[in-house]
Amino acid sequence: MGDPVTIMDVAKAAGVSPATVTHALNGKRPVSEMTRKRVLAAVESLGYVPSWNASRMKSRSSGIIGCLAADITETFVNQIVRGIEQGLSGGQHSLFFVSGIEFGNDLKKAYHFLKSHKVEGILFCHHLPIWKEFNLDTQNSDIPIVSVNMDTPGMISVIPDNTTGGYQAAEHLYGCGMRYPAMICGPEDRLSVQDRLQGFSSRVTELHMQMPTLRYYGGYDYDHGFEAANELMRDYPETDGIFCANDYIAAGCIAGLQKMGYEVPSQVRVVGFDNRDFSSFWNVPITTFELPLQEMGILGVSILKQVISTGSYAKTKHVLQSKLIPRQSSRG
Amino acid sequence: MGDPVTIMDVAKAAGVSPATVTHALNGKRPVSEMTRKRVLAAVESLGYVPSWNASRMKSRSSGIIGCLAADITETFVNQIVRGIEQGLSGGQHSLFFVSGIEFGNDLKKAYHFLKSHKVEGILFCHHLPIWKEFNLDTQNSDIPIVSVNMDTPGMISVIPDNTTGGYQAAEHLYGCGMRYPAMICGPEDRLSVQDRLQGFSSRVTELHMQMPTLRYYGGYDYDHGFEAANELMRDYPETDGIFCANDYIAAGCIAGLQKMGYEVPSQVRVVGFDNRDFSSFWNVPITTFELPLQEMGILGVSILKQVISTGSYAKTKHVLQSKLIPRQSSRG
DNA sequence: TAAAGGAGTAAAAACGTTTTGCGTAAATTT
DNA sequence: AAATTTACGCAAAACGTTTTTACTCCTTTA
Repeated sequence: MGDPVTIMDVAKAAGVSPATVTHALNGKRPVSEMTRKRVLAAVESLGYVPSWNASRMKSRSSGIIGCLAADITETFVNQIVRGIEQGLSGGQHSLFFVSGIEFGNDLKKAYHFLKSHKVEGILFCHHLPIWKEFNLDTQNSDIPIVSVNMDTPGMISVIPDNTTGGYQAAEHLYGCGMRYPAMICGPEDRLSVQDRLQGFSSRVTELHMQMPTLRYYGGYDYDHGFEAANELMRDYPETDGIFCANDYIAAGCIAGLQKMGYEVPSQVRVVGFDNRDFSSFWNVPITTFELPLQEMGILGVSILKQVISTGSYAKTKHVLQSKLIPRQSSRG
Repeated sequence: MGDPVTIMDVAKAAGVSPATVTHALNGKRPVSEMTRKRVLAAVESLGYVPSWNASRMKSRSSGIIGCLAADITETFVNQIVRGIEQGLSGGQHSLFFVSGIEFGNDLKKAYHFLKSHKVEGILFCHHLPIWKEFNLDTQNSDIPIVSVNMDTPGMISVIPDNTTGGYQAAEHLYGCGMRYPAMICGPEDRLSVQDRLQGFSSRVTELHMQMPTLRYYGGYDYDHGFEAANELMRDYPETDGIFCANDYIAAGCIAGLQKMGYEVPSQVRVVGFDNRDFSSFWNVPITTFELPLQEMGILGVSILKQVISTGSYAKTKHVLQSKLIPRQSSRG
């Protein structure tokens, strides 16, 4: 309602010049204690808050870091964002967050939006290569970009080690005495699925085990796990250890096995991925892997800050380990 | 790296004045087709993006709406934010999002931050009355505020109808033939819990049923549901319908009942709240209520926009109904 | 005691846009 | 053919800060 209070109003009220108000507030030049007090009193009583726009006109740095993210309701996104907030807290930068970026077109708009706000760096947080659709030459982008969660060529990337997760899953099942492993995959086009599969099958081979050639691709959901478990046990009844691409699939898989009369874990052991909330209290608590999502956010910020301040950063791929959380579904 | 491209650079490259560049881009004044093309070409080749700060110096309106939210990893927060994004998409406003606001102190900092950015309105998205801690006189705030999710005195509020949810839960259980209802509550200090309880017990009374005086307050989690179910059935073995304050509790409750030898739903029916992802595929799929979270976000935006443009908005409390989702846990 | 330095402040320039005022040429009307 | 409008474009002012320059006192220092 009321017209915005400017530095001039404060100056007038305190009986000083605008320059003195700035100096009193920012401390770039000495100001006498008496004057400072008068200025602060005026600021308080008028409710003056400096205009960000005006103040950022001068200094080249905006103090803003942008974040371009996929659907915020996705756990992986909001966990990473949480980490980003943590990494930023206490520092000088504030976050400009744009989510719901699902197409290259959204991305282009959002990128220009951030650029118009003079962000000093961008955190890209996605699970799809939409950056490709948007033909921005990221190499020549004058804004440093760090991709969190996805290995994006040409960008510094912070990614979870899905491969080693799969590797460890095989290792774990083998250690439990299982010799006939199988995997129920999720969507074939997801890189995370491919990595988990690759790690799993490579360790399976190393340990001289055999697994079905069928990958049981499908949704990342309960129903797929349920149905795939049925098919799998029908075709490969000797199977004694199943690695599922995520916990939804694992939950469905366990339910499917139980429905068929198998007992988990005594007859078949199941391992999931992602450590969803229900996994800990599922009717057979699910052995799973926890992704270092928050840590990825924190690290992303730290790297980005470094790039911003030094102008370059050598290592372009940072891999964080996921953590095995053993629960009853694979207990010996 | 490279120095920022300004409107002057574009003007020079296109051989026109800066004013013409603006007009070509914003269309406030007619520009000849030929000139426009030359300008756009220059913009493209130089990668010019207008400085938001500079352009917002003139026009009083920033075009930004702020959102102050609790922990973004909370489902209710990210769902509402998703709704807000939807409500904003296609419009003229962009979103400035600050989450992780957990104390009055955070709030004060964030509020000033938004104010310095000249946001035109604020969406407050929380489940705790932290606004009280922060002694801002919201009545006199020159920035319009809409509180989404919580009934905040002195603010326009958009809230889910937890009371009617509870009411309908009692109705539903009664309709299934149940006559000895009980409720397992969550944290006593949550307004949502109190509302759900109040609605439930008022309908219980209206229908001349009786319920235990004990409220079984506790965590919003599985373990609490499990343990409370045990206590409840021990003390009130005639109980045939249990309303749980949320789905985590309901899941634990069902598991507890099964462990004790009760069958769900044939012996005891269970109703939860919040429609968590696992509820649909829990070993007995859980009857629950879906909160209109996204709708709340959308409505919040729409109201805020209205307040911004008209300067006032009469109705200060908007209640959106939650929706009963009947599943097997209460099937007759 | 004169020169040098420092503290405190004001005035003015600058940041990169948009808006306003004005001028010119072309198109339309009378 | 004269008068009026319209299309187009430039120059300059304005937005609200911060930064730079400069000036005045008041201390030090030699």
